[in-house]
Amino acid sequence: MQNKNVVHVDFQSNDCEGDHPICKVCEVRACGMCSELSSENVNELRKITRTKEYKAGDVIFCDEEPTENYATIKNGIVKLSKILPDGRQQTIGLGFPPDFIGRAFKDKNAAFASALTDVTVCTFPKNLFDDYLKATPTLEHKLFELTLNELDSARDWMLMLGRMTALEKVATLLLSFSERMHEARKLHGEASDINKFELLLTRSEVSDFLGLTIETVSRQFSLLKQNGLISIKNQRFIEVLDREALNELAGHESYTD
Amino acid sequence: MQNKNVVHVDFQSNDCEGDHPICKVCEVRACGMCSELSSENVNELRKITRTKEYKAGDVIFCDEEPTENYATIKNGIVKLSKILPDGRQQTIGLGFPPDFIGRAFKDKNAAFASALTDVTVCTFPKNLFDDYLKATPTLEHKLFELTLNELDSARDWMLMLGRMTALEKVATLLLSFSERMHEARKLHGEASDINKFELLLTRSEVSDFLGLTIETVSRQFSLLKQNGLISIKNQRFIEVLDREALNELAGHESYTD
DNA sequence: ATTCATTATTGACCTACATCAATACATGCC
DNA sequence: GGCATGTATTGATGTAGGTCAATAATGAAT
Repeated sequence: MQNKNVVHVDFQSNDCEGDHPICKVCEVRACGMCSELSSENVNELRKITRTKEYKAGDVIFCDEEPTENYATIKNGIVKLSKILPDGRQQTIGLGFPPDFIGRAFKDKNAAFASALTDVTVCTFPKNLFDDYLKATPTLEHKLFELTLNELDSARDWMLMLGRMTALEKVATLLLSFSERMHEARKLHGEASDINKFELLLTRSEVSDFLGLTIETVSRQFSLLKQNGLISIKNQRFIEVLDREALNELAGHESYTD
Repeated sequence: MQNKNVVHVDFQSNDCEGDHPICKVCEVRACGMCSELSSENVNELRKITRTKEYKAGDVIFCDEEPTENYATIKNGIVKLSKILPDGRQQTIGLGFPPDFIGRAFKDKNAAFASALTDVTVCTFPKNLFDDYLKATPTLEHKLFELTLNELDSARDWMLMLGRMTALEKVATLLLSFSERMHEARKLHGEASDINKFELLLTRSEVSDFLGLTIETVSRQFSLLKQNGLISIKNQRFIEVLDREALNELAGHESYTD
């Protein structure tokens, strides 16, 4: 609980001109946990940072194992999941840039993390980062806000898992995923149509997310196609044709009544 | 994002002798969000605090409405839930002393909160508390840790909601509830047997938590009784007769193999 | 004790989703 | 191209849990 005597620099704008070369070109410098840090703080943090890359499918860390590193996602998508002793699996969240992954202030990981696509992350050794975090209120505040967002979304998924039908679940996932993909592309300065995206999850991964089987997921996709709400090319490239109808399925009140 | 010029007092032990009379006798002074605060800080915070009482069943705040107050639970149990437009309901968490309720740094509530039992809370006006929080890193750190625990438990419930059978869900709830009741009684200095507790939730409230119907919940209770894992008096007073077996049902590996 | 209101249990039946199995599609390799 | 491998779709059937309905506890009011 003791504070270290670290000087905290207040600042108005986030001028990144003085950043370490790697941070200067970082995609998530302006929106992730570093966004509230001055160049001075970023460079201090940079001393304990290592950039790591993972191939799609790679395990990033395992549930219940000692926490070695935290990470922020620079690029790609990370899947977080939990698993029952008999193998039943539940995805508990997806990490997009600039999300933070890892359980702060705890010696064991709280989930299984794997790379859904090729992934680039900035990693921080747990002990050093915990200390730096406690000593740097602006950073801790930012991370707190990111965590609050994750809690909100975990609770939204609880409502979905507990009370929605298979069709509603699939509609909810498609909308959520399309939004996050849209955000991710904008972050990279790419042109983006929110209604067109590549579903990077296999049917099996979708079913692990929604608490369903692959067959049920597949049937709901077919239903949505038949009713003209979506179209699918090559099983992964999705276009939302009627977002309003999908929204209503997902449990949002219609705006037209 | 601007910091206020507030002096932060570092301290070694939490001597509460200088506390405001109300805080001095507060049940959660030593374990809740105030636990890391000096008397000086507590008294400063006390200036914006109001104690409020709710009767069982009372609404504390509604989802999606503007956040007026945050609160810490001093006594009693709070139910947090979400509701779909058509009325389907999902409980997303239970708040026991010394939990914090309310969504920090956001202008709308993220859930519906109601009193499960008679409840006593300390409330804080949102705007003043947000400022005080940002200006007081020890407090923000503590609240961050409480939030991380809530995120962990939300994710555990996701696994339960998505992948467990009705029987496993009921076993999981009973174990979790018995532990939290045990903690709550110890907090009040009462003698406590972890295996005996009053289930303060109706069957309907249990079903809203587990994503089931009341009939299914009732059938699982009957099953557990028939198999000698629990006994129930007056529908609410539960005794766990075989905790090991219940644990195994809840998906924890047996320790005896 | 009797009544009433609320909540819980139990049974009979139904349905949404799971399971099992066959077929179709995609993608990569030779 | 043809073949192999993984993934997705579709169909037939099974079942866990939902729905509907009757009955039984419980507790409060008189």
